[in-house]
Amino acid sequence: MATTKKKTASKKSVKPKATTTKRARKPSPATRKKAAVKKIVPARKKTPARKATVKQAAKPAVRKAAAPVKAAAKAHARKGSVPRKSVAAAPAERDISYRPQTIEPKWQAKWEADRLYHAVIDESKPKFYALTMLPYPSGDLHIGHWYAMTPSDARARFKRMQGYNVMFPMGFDAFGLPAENAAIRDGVHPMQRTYRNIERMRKQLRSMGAMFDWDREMLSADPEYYKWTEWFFILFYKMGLAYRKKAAVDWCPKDNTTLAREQVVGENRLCERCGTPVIKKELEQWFFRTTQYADELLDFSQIDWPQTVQTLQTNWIGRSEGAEVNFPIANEQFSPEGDQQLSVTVFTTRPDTLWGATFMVFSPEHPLVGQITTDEQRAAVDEYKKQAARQSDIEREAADKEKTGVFTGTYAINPVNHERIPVWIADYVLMSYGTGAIMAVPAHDERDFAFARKYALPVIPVIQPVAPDGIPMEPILNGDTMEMAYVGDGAMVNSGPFNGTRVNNEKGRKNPGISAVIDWLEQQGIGKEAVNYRYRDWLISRQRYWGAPIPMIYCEKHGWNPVPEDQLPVLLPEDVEWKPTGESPLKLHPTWKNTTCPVCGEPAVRETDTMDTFMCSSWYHLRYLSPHYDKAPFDDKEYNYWMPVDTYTGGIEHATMHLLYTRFFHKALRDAGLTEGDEPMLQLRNQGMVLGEDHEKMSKSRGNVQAPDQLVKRYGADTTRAYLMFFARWQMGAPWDPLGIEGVSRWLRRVWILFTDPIRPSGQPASAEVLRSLRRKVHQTLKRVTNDYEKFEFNTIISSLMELLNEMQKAREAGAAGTPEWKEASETYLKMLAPACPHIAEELWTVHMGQPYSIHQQSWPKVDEAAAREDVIEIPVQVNGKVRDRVTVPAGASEDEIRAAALASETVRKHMDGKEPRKVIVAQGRLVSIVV
RNA sequence: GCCGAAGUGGCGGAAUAGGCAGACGCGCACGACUCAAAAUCGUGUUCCUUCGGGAUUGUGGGUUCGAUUCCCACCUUCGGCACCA
Repeated sequence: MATTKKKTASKKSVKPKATTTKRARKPSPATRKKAAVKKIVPARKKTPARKATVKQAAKPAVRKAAAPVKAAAKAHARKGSVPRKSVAAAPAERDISYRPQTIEPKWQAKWEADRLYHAVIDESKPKFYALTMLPYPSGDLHIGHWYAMTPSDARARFKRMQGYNVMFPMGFDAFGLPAENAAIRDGVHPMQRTYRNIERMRKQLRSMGAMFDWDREMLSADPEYYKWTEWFFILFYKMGLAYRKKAAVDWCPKDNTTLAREQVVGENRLCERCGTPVIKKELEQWFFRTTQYADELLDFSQIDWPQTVQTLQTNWIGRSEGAEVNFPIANEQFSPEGDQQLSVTVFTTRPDTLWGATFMVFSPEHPLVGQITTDEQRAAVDEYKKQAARQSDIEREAADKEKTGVFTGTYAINPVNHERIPVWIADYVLMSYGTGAIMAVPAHDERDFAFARKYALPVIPVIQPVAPDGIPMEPILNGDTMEMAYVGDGAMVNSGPFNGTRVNNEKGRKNPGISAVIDWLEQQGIGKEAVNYRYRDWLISRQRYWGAPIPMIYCEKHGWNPVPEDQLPVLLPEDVEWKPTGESPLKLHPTWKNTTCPVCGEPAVRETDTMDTFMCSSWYHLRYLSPHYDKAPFDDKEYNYWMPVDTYTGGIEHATMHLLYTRFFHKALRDAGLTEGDEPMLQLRNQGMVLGEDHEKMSKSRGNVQAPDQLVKRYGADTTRAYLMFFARWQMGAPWDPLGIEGVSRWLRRVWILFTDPIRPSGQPASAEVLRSLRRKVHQTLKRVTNDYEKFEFNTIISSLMELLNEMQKAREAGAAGTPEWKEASETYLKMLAPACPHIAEELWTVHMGQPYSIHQQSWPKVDEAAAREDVIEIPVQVNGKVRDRVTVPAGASEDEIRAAALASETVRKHMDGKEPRKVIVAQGRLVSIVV
């Protein structure tokens, strides 16, 4: 099926191209005749040149030839009369056709010259900070950027017309892996490439005609910016939020380098560069204590964020309540000298099942594994550790994966019943979750059960399902014969002092059974109540060049200390070797890392790792406030006016990473006294993804990328913007449809014609009914469009405007032109169009309607509810659930009147088959349902 | 595998709070205009039909007078899974 679609699409996509190569033709008298007949147009004023000029837009050669007379043509068009000159000049002179390629750059330049979109503090107006996620400077603006940004721009413009002082900034998230990879590939310095790409993308961004406030542009790779990123690192370090810890990275043993997840390819997990099997390597790295804010991050009560993002973040943080329990190691040879016995702590959400813990499982990376493994088992354990290091956490966690593991030779003591239980290692236990070791209760945990059965370990049921009266229910669980773990509720058995205690399905203290066990563990000194998070501390360190340096210095005597503030920023050296040599380019630099200890002044070395780019993007919204401010990361004056962000738009793919990091960042800064309030962004909305025509993610390698530049060239920015708003539900995204844009293009051409065709006296004046229904449609549309802008329903904004255009054309044919109602309709139409299609709206408003510049400074029209109201409504009538007829009643009809009208219907009676209605339901103003 | 989202004509999609399924647009067909084509305009367009009607919102159940909408199970696709940004 996909193949068929692909074929159809590629075949069809050739078609429109072919048309553009056709020659423009001379106007024919017949065109004029036809127009005159259809539209009651005086022949004199009709311009038969339209068909020729439309095509010229897509044909540079012709357009060029026509250029010298363009200005003259426009002047004529404005006067509304078209004098005849030579035949050759006719097409250009009579040119009233829609030419986005001419008007769009013109208005972009004027808006910029007037600094129309520069937002400054204005206490007399309510502020609105509209933010859209900043792009990574990959080199070309992608259709996905347009898809994310232009509807966000339209909404920012809408807010501005509503009277808000709107700031809508733009910048670049300029550090990152792609530039460094490219440098390794072709030797171009990442900085050079990045700045070149930014230059190019700025131009492309300008072609959108968005209200970006370029005076506020920020660039994360600029020292002016990353000085403060470094400053924040030091701040967090001083707050005790930054610490060093060993953590595993994916490592290519041949290239001697850390690999990103995307650089590890295939099921065999090979290095994308050299094909070597990737291993895990432990490195000492910097972390932020994001988990310190875990509970607060679970609170969304102050923000209007999509429920799905809240759920994703909640699950990502993965708070679970339970207990920590200490298991002593039984083999005395492993206990340290003195009276303290070696023990290991596990976290469990089911302390009530402790009596059923028949073995323990350690993560292969658990630091105690080396120490407790017996000599006989050492070879097997080491081999298993190697194999586990080859897998990703995702593979290891997969519940359907065949369980594997190795006995360490050692036993632990179950602290509640003093049984000796074997200690195993297995890859399904992750070092990054909990304490990296678990107690295994095979009778009541599916994974433990699978493991126990595979390795013939004992299974002891300790929870027995019982009826509400406490009588045990079938089956009576038997550890030898059970076929699966029992994870339901019941009563504790085989559990010493707790036999008979009921446990339900609640977790933590909410479960009386579990709560009682926790109390008992605490009394006995065996364990304590504990909360565990799936969420991990944020690993900041990257063994890369193209990132913000971590401003820390290591001294033999004084350990790690921050670079003194007056020495910031720690600049990235430009003369580095970034070929893969096995070391971070900064480490390899001959002099860069050498410095002096801020404490003793003796020689010391700099941290050569750089920061995760999420660090840069966690606070960029603050830098937009005052991008060149040099006394602090941002100017308080600006902060106090603009923050928090009112609307943040971007992709859902950022739900658990960027959007959590930035919330963490804000809360940490709040605790440092730098920011106010608990949240940085009040409202969040996510757009979907534009896929390729083949329904696959767009990528250069698949060759399914849609270049917005070409669309702008061919259709103009307004058409591209409107099409992106129209072609899919914004939150959802959709595969790209190259033909659909023709419909939007046609619509804007018809809009253009409606406003630029001279108004002609019609045969007869419009009836009162025509004018009333025009107003009704205008205000109904305004109501809907206003509502849709609020709610990010962009596709229906465009379709509503299309509908209104159709109505206006009919009204004009019925003689509405020249009336006050027509004027109101026209002005309202352009104002509603302005946020979506800013250029055409400005041109028609300023030039053709002669209204004051700029339409983007007009206020949003008000809905006249009375005008929008319908006089009569049509109500469907169902008989036994099927629509059989429709009755027309006055808009304010009572329930009784509607029921009477429905029962009076001939057709309805026929379908009632002579029977009496058993029930008649009248849904007010909507429907009548008759049951017989 | 886990977490999240989505499945509606040939296609993209519409359907304020459970109440007319298919707005708007693409495509297609026919017609007008044209020597012709393009453009433009007009008409039609979910499927089946014995022309009475019947079926239809991924599949199968359920709740309801009434389900695209709510509930349960399943299937498929997409996003994320901590070093892509």
